[in-house]
Formats: sequence, structure tokens, C-alpha cells
Amino acid sequence: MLAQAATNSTFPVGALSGANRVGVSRGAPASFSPDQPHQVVFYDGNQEIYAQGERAKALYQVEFGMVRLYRLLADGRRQISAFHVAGEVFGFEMDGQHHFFAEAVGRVGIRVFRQPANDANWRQTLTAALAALVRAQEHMLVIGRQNAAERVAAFLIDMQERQGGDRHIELPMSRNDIGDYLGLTIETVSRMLSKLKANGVIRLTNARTIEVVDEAALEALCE
Amino acid sequence: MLAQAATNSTFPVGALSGANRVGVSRGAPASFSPDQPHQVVFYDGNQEIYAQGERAKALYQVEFGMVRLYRLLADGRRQISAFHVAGEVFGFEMDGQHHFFAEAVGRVGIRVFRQPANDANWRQTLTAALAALVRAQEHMLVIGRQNAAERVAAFLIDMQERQGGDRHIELPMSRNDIGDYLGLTIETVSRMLSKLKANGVIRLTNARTIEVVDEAALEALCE
DNA sequence: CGCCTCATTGATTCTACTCAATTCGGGTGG
DNA sequence: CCACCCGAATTGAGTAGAATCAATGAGGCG
Repeated sequence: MLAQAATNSTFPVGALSGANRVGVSRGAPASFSPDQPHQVVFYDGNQEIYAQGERAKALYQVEFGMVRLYRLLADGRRQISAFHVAGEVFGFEMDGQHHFFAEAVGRVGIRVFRQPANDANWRQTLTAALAALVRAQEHMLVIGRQNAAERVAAFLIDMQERQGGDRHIELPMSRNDIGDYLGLTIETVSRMLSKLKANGVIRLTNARTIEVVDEAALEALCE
Repeated sequence: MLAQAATNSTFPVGALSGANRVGVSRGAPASFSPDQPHQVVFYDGNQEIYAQGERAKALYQVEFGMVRLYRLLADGRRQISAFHVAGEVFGFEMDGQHHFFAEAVGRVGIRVFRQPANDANWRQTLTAALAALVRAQEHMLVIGRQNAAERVAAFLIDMQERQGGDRHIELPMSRNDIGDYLGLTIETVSRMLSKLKANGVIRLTNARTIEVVDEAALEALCE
């Protein structure tokens, strides 16, 4: 498990705000701190946080870094349903079981809340769950009805917003992850990024660092 | 709005159970009845229950019939994020606003709960929200990573389970709805159904009534 | 320095979309 | 009752877009 260390600082709210492109303010919970001693656990990149089918025993809040949630088909096809960044809560269960895999994308710090949803923290839990639900439903629109270029553009804008709106975006995840999130192959993701670059919409400092040059053009791609 | 009539019967729990194909028991709430006088409202087919951006003022539980939730892109492309059947709760809001459209598929009865989530009903609300979340995440796997045949097969199995597992399935929605749910065109949906029919997997009594002949073959398509 | 993984680019294939033409079924009115 | 009409569904032909297969390039690390 490799779970290391444990601090107990007050939760620093991630500086994540701003409305997304379809006019929904993301509503990450301002804080999430049930009255219990909780701890921060660290994971290295690609480490498993929990597995599908595993007995759920806690909720998790990202402290720093990024987490991916995904499911697999029998033949190995993978769909990443969400990336979670600082401040976001994940690990909701139904029937006491996790229905997805959760893994660290890079090194990540996770605050663990071992007590289940109860009368004291229900509101925070519900708020976090609804945020995840709205996000999931919005993502369905992207993967169900947008073409490759639009998906990549939507992804970049989403990442940009979640990193504070700066023109320089850091992509902690691989092309493979992006593909599995957008329902595309890694080649198509790469091609679309190259096209955006060729059209002067973005600049690729390196494979994992992107600068948005023409934000309007990027947004236009999202309809 | 056309909202008609109002009864006040005790809620009859829909006979909806059974694990879905990926081993998740669907967890529709056994009941949902905050201690308030609530009423059943009836809608005709294609009537709007609420609109995107509309101020949210209630939660809704399907009494009978079917409801579709969807979003639109600027150019009219539509993604249906969920169909809801008897017993299921929808209409969760964030920031006091609905983020989706809700419409009756055919004639439908809806129990309306006007009071917001509170200390008395938080558990039921959370359970319903988590059920919707798990469903949404599972549907992402279908539209993100499965081909047309697999999507249609998954849809049929899902409908079958939600109607009690009988071999005879009633599809209250149009091919257009199915397409917008699965991220396919109506022609592709039709072709896949024809292919399943040609292969002896299903029988089409009429366009809206399907009999599952070879359940194993259907499930095999879902991986 | 060389290896290994990740990313990019190219050539080709194939799935699902688009456009178009029937067909089917349900409802209406003569 | 039957003919007609209209929207929904099916079927067909051709095309476009993303997947696949394959080769090359760029970093990062021992």
C-alpha cells in the first residue's frame, strides 16, 4: 500500500473556482472536514488507491496532485470517468463496494475520512456527490456527441480552469490517460494537439506542458 | 406546464431490482418519502418537467412511466444522460439551478418533493444521488469505449433489467432518443437492431416491442 | 551512451455518419 | 371500412473521421 506519513493540518481549500464553459459553477466543496481525526496519505504515480469491488471504508479528498477513476471492460478497454484535483472528494460507494478503480496519476496527497456519511457531515458529502454527478453528466455530452477536435479542446479548457485559468497548463497524465478519458486513441489525441499547434491555437512547450495562445479559438471548438 | 391532478397515496415501491451486468446492484432507494405532504403530478409525452437553467425547487420521483434527462450543444446535438423509471429519483441541483432538461418520454406520473434535502431526509437523497452517479459513470464506459453493436446490446439488457427481467421489452422511447442516449445516429441504432434480429438474437414484434431470444449472445456483446 | 517508454507522424482500413429513398404503422376523415 | 396521410423506422449507397498498423522521434534514467 505504501501509505506514508500522516499530518493533521487544517484543510487548505484549493484555489479552484470559475464557471465552466457551459455556465455551471463547479461547486467544489469549500471544505470537507467531518469532526474526526483524519490524515493525509501519500501515493506515488500509478499507485492504486482502491480497486473496483473493494470494500469501501472511507471517503477521500485530494490534497495535491491528481487522481484518476476508471473502469475496465473484459478485454482491457478502459474508460476514465474522472480526474480529480485538489479539493475534490471521491470514493463514494454504493452497497459498501467501490465500483471503480482509483489511482494516483503522479505523486498525490489524499486526506482520508474513515467515518461514513452521517448526520454531521451529510451536507458536505451530498454536495461533493452532486458535484461529481454534474461533472459526469457533462462529460457524457463530450464523449457522446463531440468529435475528436472538440473533445480535446474541451479537455484543455477544463484542465485550464481547474488549474486556476492560467494560460500555461500542466498535464500530469499521459496521452493514454487523455485518450481513455475522452474515448479516443492516443494517436488521435496526439494528432488533434498537433493540429491545434499547427493552427496557432496552442503551443507545446513539451509533451506535458501546453500554452493556450488563442483561447477564443479553443472555446469555439466546444460549440 | 399542463400539470394535472394530484393524489396523495403512500409511495408504492417499484418492483425494480437485480444486479446489472457488471455486478452492481442498482440500489434504487427502497422508498423516498420525506415527512411532508407531497403529490403526484402527471405529464404527457414530450412535456417538459424542468429546463436547464431553471431554478430548482424540488426533487422528483418517477411513479410510473419514463423520464429523460438531457443536455444540448449550441448546434442542437443532444445527449440524453439518463432515462429514469419508476422508483428512481432525479432533479438534483447544484447552486440552486438545474443543469439539464427533464422531459416525460410517454405519459408519466411524478411524485414531487418540494422541500430541499435536510437532516431528516439526507440519507435517502444521498442514496439516490449516488445511484445516479454510479449509473452515469457506467454509461460513460458504454459511450466512450464500446462500439455500436455493444452499445445497443447494453441498452437492451439495461432496459430488460429495469423492466423486471422479462424477455419482452417495451421501449417507450423513439429511435432518436435511443441514439441520443447511446451517442449514435438513429440509422445506426436501427441497423444494429436489424442485425440482432437477422442473427436471431432478438425478435421485433413491432418497432417498440422487442423479445430477447438469445440472452447469452446479447450479454456476450457487452464483453 | 544506450535503453526504454512515451509521443508523434504516416499509410491504410473500417466503422459509423450522411444523404437519400422506401416502407411501416397509427390515426383521421370521407 | 377503406383510402390517405404523416411521422417514425428501415434500408441502401457513398463518404468522412477515427482506429489500426507501422515506423520514427524525443526524453528520462540507469
